[in-house]
Amino acid sequence: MQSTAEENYIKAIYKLSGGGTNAVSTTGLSETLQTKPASVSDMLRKLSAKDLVHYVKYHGVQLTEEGQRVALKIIRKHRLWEVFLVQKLHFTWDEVHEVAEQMEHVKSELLIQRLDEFLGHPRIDPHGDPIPTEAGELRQEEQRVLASLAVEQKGVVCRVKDSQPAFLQYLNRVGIQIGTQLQVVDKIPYDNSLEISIDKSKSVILSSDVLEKIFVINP
Amino acid sequence: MQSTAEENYIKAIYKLSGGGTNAVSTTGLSETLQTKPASVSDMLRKLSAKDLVHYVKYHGVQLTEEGQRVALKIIRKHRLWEVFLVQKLHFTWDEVHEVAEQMEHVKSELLIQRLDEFLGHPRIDPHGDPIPTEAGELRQEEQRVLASLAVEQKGVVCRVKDSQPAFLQYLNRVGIQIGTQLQVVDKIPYDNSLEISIDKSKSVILSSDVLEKIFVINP
DNA sequence: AAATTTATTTAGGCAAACCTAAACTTTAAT
DNA sequence: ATTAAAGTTTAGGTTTGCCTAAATAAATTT
Ligand SMILES: [Mn+2]
Ligand SMILES: [Mn+2]
Ligand SMILES: [Mn+2]
Ligand SMILES: [Mn+2]
Repeated sequence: MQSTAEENYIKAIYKLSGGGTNAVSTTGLSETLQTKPASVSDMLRKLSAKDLVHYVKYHGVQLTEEGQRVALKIIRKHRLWEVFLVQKLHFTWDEVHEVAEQMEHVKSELLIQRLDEFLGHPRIDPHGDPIPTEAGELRQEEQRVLASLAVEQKGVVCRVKDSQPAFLQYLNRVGIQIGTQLQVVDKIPYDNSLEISIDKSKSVILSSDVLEKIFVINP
Repeated sequence: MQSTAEENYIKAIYKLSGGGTNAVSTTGLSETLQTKPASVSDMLRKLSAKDLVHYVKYHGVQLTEEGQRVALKIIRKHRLWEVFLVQKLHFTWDEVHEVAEQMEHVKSELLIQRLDEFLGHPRIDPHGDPIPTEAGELRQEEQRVLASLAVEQKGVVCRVKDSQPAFLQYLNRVGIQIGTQLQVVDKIPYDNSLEISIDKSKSVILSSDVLEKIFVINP
């Protein structure tokens, strides 16, 4: 069983290594974890002794198979709690992270199974990131940029590339969120804007600028 | 802001003192917290320095006003999470405690407000214990032991005094839960057992032993 | 009232997770 | 190829929360 600190390190290594492939540097970790490089060296020695990472002094770390398994479990918990906070407790995108950062460390297999069921086995979190399965698989859904959809085609919003408040507020106003059903109604060739129907009802015209920042998966 | 360990001590002091009135002993705390008396002495010194407890060496501790406020907040969180686990995730009585013990330490005012709302502002937890209000008030409903009801009288199960798995499983089998409607059908003077109808249907005979462990409030 | 038992505290230590400062490697620049 | 700069580790220290063993206080017996 890992401590909260260990879990945070493992998750950070996973994220910085882009899924476990690349080696991660001590300073990189110290920055994302808000600690000093010396503390990171300390922890890497410990994680290495527990066979959760491959660690070569002065040359960075990588997760072991076991380390990756652990990382995916924590990420699964984090993202499921984020879905809960947004869908059930009406948190907004920007409010969930800090809380999920704490909840991801609650230890109980049953809890996560039941939470997953309660939420209807969601496949993406409120930021559009995929939720690892109970088996620890992270299947990346094929994502297409909204701009690439043809007339009549449908998609579910899964990701937004710009996180500036002004843009997020704009999306909020037109009624677009992660999970929203979209369908292309018409194409305006003049400026490549599209008329899009939102949740099968009202439709809006989105500029090609906006269309390039929104990604969808198949419904 | 208190650490998880401090919060567990404060909650234990609150519980052992029966709501903050009586002084609590070092050994008492060490037993409920599964630590050694020496560790308790240590922590009491710290809590005293933070003005969360009144501590007189060799003569026990009590919570200060501030300590009581903190205790009630933690208890509120614990019990709300228990309600969530039972009502939304279908945990049973005996499964919730360990998980709630962890969740009660998650820090977020907004989270608890929203959780309370989501659950419909429940007044008692799955063990029948009252849930402190947001203002930190604990209004106790009048409770009677099931053994004291006269023939024909009704009550709603609000509390069970024994939390051993064997006992909880027994109640499960006969169909008694927190919230269950009971009515005394008949009294058997020979051994003070009662015939009780459960949820207006089937009836069972409960021994005086069991009757002493079940509490009801007015329907 | 003294002696004994029980409860509690103090002293000294340990592990986890952090820190600063100094030493050491690696990388980049001259 | 040296030297300088940047990155990393080691050494030594702190705080938190626990421990054991020894000392001390309180309660109980005799
Ligand atoms: Mn975290
Ligand atoms: Mn997320
Ligand atoms: Mn707890
Ligand atoms: Mn409870």
